[in-house]
This record gives sequence, structure tokens and C-alpha cells, in this order.
Amino acid sequence: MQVLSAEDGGRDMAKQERALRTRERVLTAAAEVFAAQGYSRATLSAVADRIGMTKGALYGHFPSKKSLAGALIDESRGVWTSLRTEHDTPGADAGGVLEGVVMGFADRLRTDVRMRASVRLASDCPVLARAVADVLQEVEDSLAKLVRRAQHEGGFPPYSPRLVACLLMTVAYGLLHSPAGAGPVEDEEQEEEPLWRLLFTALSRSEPPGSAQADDRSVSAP
Amino acid sequence: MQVLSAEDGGRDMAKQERALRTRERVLTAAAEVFAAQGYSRATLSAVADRIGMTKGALYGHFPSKKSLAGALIDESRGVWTSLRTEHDTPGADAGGVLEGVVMGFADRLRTDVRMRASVRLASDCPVLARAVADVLQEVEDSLAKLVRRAQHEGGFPPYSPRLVACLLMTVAYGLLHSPAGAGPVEDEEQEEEPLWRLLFTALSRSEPPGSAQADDRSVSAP
Amino acid sequence: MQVLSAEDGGRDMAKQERALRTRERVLTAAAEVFAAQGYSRATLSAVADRIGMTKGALYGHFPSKKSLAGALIDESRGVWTSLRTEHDTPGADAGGVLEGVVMGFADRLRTDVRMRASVRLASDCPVLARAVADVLQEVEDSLAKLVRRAQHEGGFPPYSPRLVACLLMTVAYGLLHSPAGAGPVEDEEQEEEPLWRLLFTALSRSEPPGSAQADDRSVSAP
Amino acid sequence: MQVLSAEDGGRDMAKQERALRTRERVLTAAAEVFAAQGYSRATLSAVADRIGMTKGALYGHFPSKKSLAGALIDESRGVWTSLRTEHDTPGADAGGVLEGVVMGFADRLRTDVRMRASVRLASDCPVLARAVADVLQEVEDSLAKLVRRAQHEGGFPPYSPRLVACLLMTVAYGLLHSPAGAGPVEDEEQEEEPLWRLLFTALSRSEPPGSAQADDRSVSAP
DNA sequence: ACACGCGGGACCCCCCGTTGGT
DNA sequence: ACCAACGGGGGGTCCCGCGTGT
Repeated sequence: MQVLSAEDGGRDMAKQERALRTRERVLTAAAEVFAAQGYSRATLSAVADRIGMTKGALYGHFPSKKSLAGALIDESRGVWTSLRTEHDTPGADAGGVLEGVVMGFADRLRTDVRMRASVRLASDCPVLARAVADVLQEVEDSLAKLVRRAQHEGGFPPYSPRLVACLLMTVAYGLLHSPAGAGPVEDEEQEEEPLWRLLFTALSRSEPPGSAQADDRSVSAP
Repeated sequence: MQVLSAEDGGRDMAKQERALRTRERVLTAAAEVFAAQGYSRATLSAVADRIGMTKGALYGHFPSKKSLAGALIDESRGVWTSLRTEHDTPGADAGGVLEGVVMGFADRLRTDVRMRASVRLASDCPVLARAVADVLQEVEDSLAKLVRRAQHEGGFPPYSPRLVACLLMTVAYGLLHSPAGAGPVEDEEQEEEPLWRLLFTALSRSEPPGSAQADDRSVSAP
Repeated sequence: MQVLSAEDGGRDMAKQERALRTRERVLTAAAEVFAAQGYSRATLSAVADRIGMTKGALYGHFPSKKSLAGALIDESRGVWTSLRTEHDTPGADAGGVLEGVVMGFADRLRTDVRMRASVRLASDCPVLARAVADVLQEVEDSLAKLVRRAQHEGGFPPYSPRLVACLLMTVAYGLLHSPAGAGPVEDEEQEEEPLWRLLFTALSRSEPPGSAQADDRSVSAP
Repeated sequence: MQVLSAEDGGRDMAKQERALRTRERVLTAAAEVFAAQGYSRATLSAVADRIGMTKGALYGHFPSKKSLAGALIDESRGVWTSLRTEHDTPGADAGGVLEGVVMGFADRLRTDVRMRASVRLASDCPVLARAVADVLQEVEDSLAKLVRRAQHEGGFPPYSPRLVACLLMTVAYGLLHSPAGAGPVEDEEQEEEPLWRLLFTALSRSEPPGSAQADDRSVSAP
């Protein structure tokens, strides 16, 4: 049914190519709306308008609103694993890996709309509880394992690894749900990365900070 | 508004007593729904059903869904100030005050449904942005000031006070938006307090934690 | 049941006196709201607020919104008959009686809120169709009979009496439903009486108006 | 908006054709309900049921109840201007034009549901006050100007033109708000045209009607 | 007994997610 | 890919009765 002849195959591939491109555009637009409005307040009309389509056209690519959110969630799983394998090279010390993963995650959260949407959907969506529980547990377990490895290698305080992982996830959730305009946004576009660095620094600190005087920017802008 | 005489006053007070009790029940039920579902997914029917009333009955106490959320927000402001004045007794060291306030806040978040609802509404509600921005900024400023005082008295690392405050707020938001059932919930009801203790410990730590081996519960269950 | 004893009778009468006064205030307030808003848009809250009562208190005097409108309608019947008997004195010529009745009606429409409310309710109310049909037919028949008498006495053009009566009623309805601010309202408070006079003049005219030039105010302000 | 090619254009026109037909059906159904019930008592459900649609389907054509009424009002403006230009041919005497316009208006009021709805909405709708004030003033001014012209040409009594125009409008309003079944409705379908003829005859009469005896039908059936 | 106010049920407008005909 | 239509609530609010004190 798929391959009938050479010409048809070529046309089908062209169609699929085009369909795939459209699907990506839909996904990105949906991510923007989901990230900004959350699941329930987001409307398919807003998604369709953003890419000059109609609501009905979306149903050619995704059978429901839920499936749109699901696709975003699924994709985030891949992003996460790639993030982990990217930093967790053989021979790397766990502390560095942990830092790389966490800060890389923070960076993705800042630059990638789909990542933001996925994390927000993870806590917003009522009907995807099972889908998100998987990837959530996976991420949390990975983080906990990294923490444990870092502790064994030394240099990371003996906090409960699972608690640390949970805290990191919680901060991610919180950032996605912060009221617009809140937070210490002063620089032009550096929004939330200093916050991640502060958190990571505090969690991984093992030495006394010295007797330096307290002053603003001491961490966020050395 | 129309206290005319002693007898009438008595009757009015009785009426007001009853009405006030109902109002409180409505507020609590609304807080439960808002905390669990967020603003947009919460329905007035759910609020009414929870206390055995109808939607129309709610109209006598709160003219709109927005006003319900607004009442919760307003109340949270009072709770916060009482929390601050309670711990910020003259002569107390800032570090202790900060700890008391943060942990007290965490405890309220765990026990008081309305507090949970308020914090969640702060980041959920589209129409109350202005109302929440006030109390939010107030809370964040108070926290930052406490951090600064703690740093001046010594014993608190020289992080950016505003960043620390923002992180604390973010964690609060994140906890309210964590997917149900996530997190290291294993004990019967100790939900999120260990997480707050971990965060506070990490932020205020100035000495090396010693060479203790890493193991679960090392912080949450000393 | 009514008169038990002298004291009780006195108290009852005082009560009834007070109740009657209240009833009148309610009726007037209701007439204002009905005349301004029509039946369906009028709310009992607006009526209650206008006299400093609660909605429930109204229920003690009138069992329903419909009964309130019904009372107004019934009262208008009495007003109408008194209006007719007032001008239809024995020995009066029918033309003068007709003019007196019509212009008196116009005056009542201008000064009496309840009359305005009644006429408006006559065409607004969905559930009082039967009650209004009676008084309506009565009024129309009376007018038609007066027209017929005036025609027999001479001096009134031979229009169909029933059609003339219907036209007069229609103008009354139209005035009550004119959009606020419409019409030739230029004088301070003389609103709609010139219109009635124009209509009556045109209907009763039998002579040529002469060759006077047309100019504004020729009829409304001689 | 997106006429891309001939084929698409054909399809779009077919689509638009269908949509336009439906829009007309909706408009007619709404006019029936508005004319019969007035604005506030009219419900969108009644409109939808009348053409076998659902409430949500209406939303695709008119975003609100108000916009439905607004479309009717706007359309009536066009009907009115066409009515005026139709009779106001160059060289026609103003008296004839006035008669043609008024009687044509009366006929439209009898045959065109939308016209009835528009006139009724003009005095019923609370939110369209500004939209109706325009067309109202326009109509009234046009009528007044015609009256003035007729007076200058001779043959029309020197009543105040604006008062005459206002009276005509008032009768139109009154007819739309007459309780159902009222009036001298006896013939099969000749409802309100005799009333208009009586009014116009009385207003334009300049000679004595002769000494004919008064009898029913003398005007409506010469 | 009378008046008051809280509460109830119904309904309206709006609008969203979703499905066939073209 | 589009348009039109559907059906289901959500929020709002109105009119009305039952229990409550005087």
C-alpha cells in the first residue's frame, strides 16, 4: 500500500516531507501556547491562528488536544536522554556531569519552547498523568543516581539524593509557573540561569564560603 | 451597615454569624478546589458541591469566580504578615528569623489549604495579576531583607539576597504545581517539609558537612 | 376575623396602615423600574434597592413579580375609568369629552409613573396577556364610542372609530417604547404632549388649514 | 481572503454561497424571534431551534447576541435608504413621495420580518443605543425634510415637520409593541396598513371631509 | 404572626474541542 | 486543508421559598 511505483513513492515522500514540516510547525506553535497559557487555558484556535491554519486542519496531524500535549511530552523524553548521554561521557566525574546536566537543562528551559511547554504540561495536564509520570520518574531517578555517584566520588554533600532530585524538579516546575514579570529579572535576557547556578552552588558546596561580605550580584554576577 | 438598635444589633450579629460561617466554608472549599485544580480548571460547581450548595447560593457571598480567588489572595497577605511578625521578634538573630519564617511558611503550605490555594493562584490566575504582584513583591522583598540581615550578622553565605528570595518563591510555586503523587512521598504525611529543610540547609551552610557518607535520609532524618 | 377587640382593631389598623404605605412605596418603585426597563429586564433587586428593602421583603406584599405587574395593571383600570367619568359629564359635547380624555390621558402618561408602567407592561408582559386584554379592550371600546358620538354630533371626520381608537392606543404604546432621548425633545420638560395635540388636531380637523406657510412650531408652539 | 486560483475561487464561492444562505436563514430566524419576543426575552436557543441548528453553530456566524441584533439594525438602514431613493425620483411632488415612503414603510413593516425586528430592537435593546440612534435620527430627519418640502409645495398642513416625523416613528414603535391580537384585526391579513392610511390621511388633509356620515370602514374601505 | 435573608434551581450567553462534507 | 456544525458544560444571575429570629 505504501510503495506502488517509483513516481508515487517520490510523491508520497514529498508529501510526507511536507507533512512532517507542517507537523513540526504545529508542534512549535502548540508549545508556545502551552508554555504561555498552560494546558486548560490554551485553545486550539490560538495554535491554529499562530501558523495560519484552521482548527480542523490540526486534526489531520493530531487527533486531539491531548495528543498534541502527549507528543510534546514524548519529545521531551528524547531531549532529556540526549542531554544526559551528552554529558555523561565515560570517564567524566559525576560532579561535572551533574553540573552539566542541570545547567544544560536550565539552558534548554530558557531557549527551547517545547521543553518549557513539556515541563509546564507535566504539572498542568489532567489527562496525561500516566505519560508524564514515566518520564518524570525517569528524570528524577537519573538525577538521583548522578547525585549518588557524585557523593561517592566525593565533593558532594551527603544530602538525600532523591530529595535533591525532587528539589531540582520542583524548581523547574516553579520557574515555569512563576507569574510573568516576577523574579530578579534585571538583565536583558539572562532570566533564570543565575537561579539555577545559585541552587547548584548551594547544593554542591562543601567548603565554608569564607568571610566575604554579603553583597548583591556576588553569585549571579561575579 | 444598618445597625439601628441593640435588638437589631443582636439579630444582625446572629445573621452575620451564620453568614460568616458559610462564607468561611465557601472559602475553604474554594481553596481546596483551587489548590487541586488551579484557577482555570476549577469550577464553581465543584466548589458548591463540596459543601452541599448550589452555584446560585455562592452568588450571595461572592459575585464571581474572580472575587473568590481575590478573597483568598487578600487573606494570604494577612497570613504572611502574621508569619513574619511572629518570628521577627526584637533581639532575634536574622538567621533564626529566616529559618523560622521559611520553615513556618513551609508548614503553612502543608497544613493550610488556603495558603496553598493562594500561592497556586498567584501563578495561575490571569485576571488577578495586579493583586498578586503586590503581595508577591512584598513577600520577596521581606525575604531578601531577611537574607541580607542574616548575611550582615554573619553565618549566611554571600549569595544575592534577591536571588535567594526568588529561589524560595520558585520552590513554593513548584511545590504547588508538582504533579500529584510525584516527589519523595513515602512517609505517611511528611510531604514537602524535608525538601524545604534541604533547601534551607544548603543555602545557609557555611561549613563543610564533614566526611559523612552519603545516604538517604541523612538530612531529612538526622 | 378582622375585628377582634378595640385595642386589637386599633393595632391592626395601624399595622394595616403601615403595610398599606409600604405597599404603595413598593408599587411606585416597581412602576419606576418597569417603566424604565420593561418587564423582563426589570429585576426585583432594583425595586427592593430603590426603597431600601430586601427582595424577600417584597415577597410579603406581592407573591411574585407577575403579581406586582398585575397590581399595576389593575390600578390603571381604575385610573382610566376615573379619567373617563371625570370628563364625560352629562351635557358635554362628545368632541370636547374626547379631547379632554385624550389629552388627560397624555398628561397622566407624562406625570404618573404608574400609568406609564401599566401601559408599557401591557405590551411587554408575557404572562399577563389576559389581564391586559380586558382593560385594553375596554379602553379601546370607550374611545371608539366617544369617536362615534363626536361624529354623530358633527365636527369629527368620518374615520373608522375603532381605527381611530386603535391609533391612539398605538401612539401610547409607541411613546412608552421610544428609545430614550429620541423625539423632538427641545423644551425643558414638555415632552410628549405636543405630539398628542398634533395627533388630535389632525384627527379632528375638518376645515382647510388655510394657506399659511409651513414653519416649525406652528402647532406645537402657536 | 484567499482566492488563489480559478478552481479554488469556484470552491470558495460555493462555500461562501452556502455560508451566506445559512447566514440569511439565521438572520431571518433571529428577526422572527426578536420581533415576537423583544431583545431581552429572545433566546439564542429559540433562534437555533427555529432553523434546526444548535447554539454553538450560531457562534460561527455571529459572535454574540448583540452582533445579531446589530446586523439586523444595520440591514434596516439599507432598506430605509432604498425605500427613500425608490420613491424620491426627480420631478416627483413631495406629497406623493411622502405618501409613498410612509406607506411603503408600512408595507415593509407588514411583510418584512427583519424590518419589524429592527424597529422593535431600536427601542428594546440596551446595548445598541448608539447604533440605533444614528439610523433613527437619519430616518426622522428624512421624514421631517419630506414634510417640509411637501409643505412648501403646498397641500400639506403647517404642522411642525419634526413633530410629524416623530409621530410617524412613534406609531411605528407602537405597532411593534402592541400586544398580540390587539387592534382592529378582523380581515384575513390586512393588519396595520389601514391604520397608516388613516394617520397619513389625517395628517395631510387640508379640505373638509364633506358632510358624510360617520361609519366604520369609511376610510379603510372607500 | 410578620418580615428578613440565605439558599435553590433554572436558564442564558458564551465558547471550546471535535467531527463530516467539499 | 477548510468550513460549518455539534454538543457539552462554564460562569453568571435571576426569581423564588423555607427556616430564622422578633
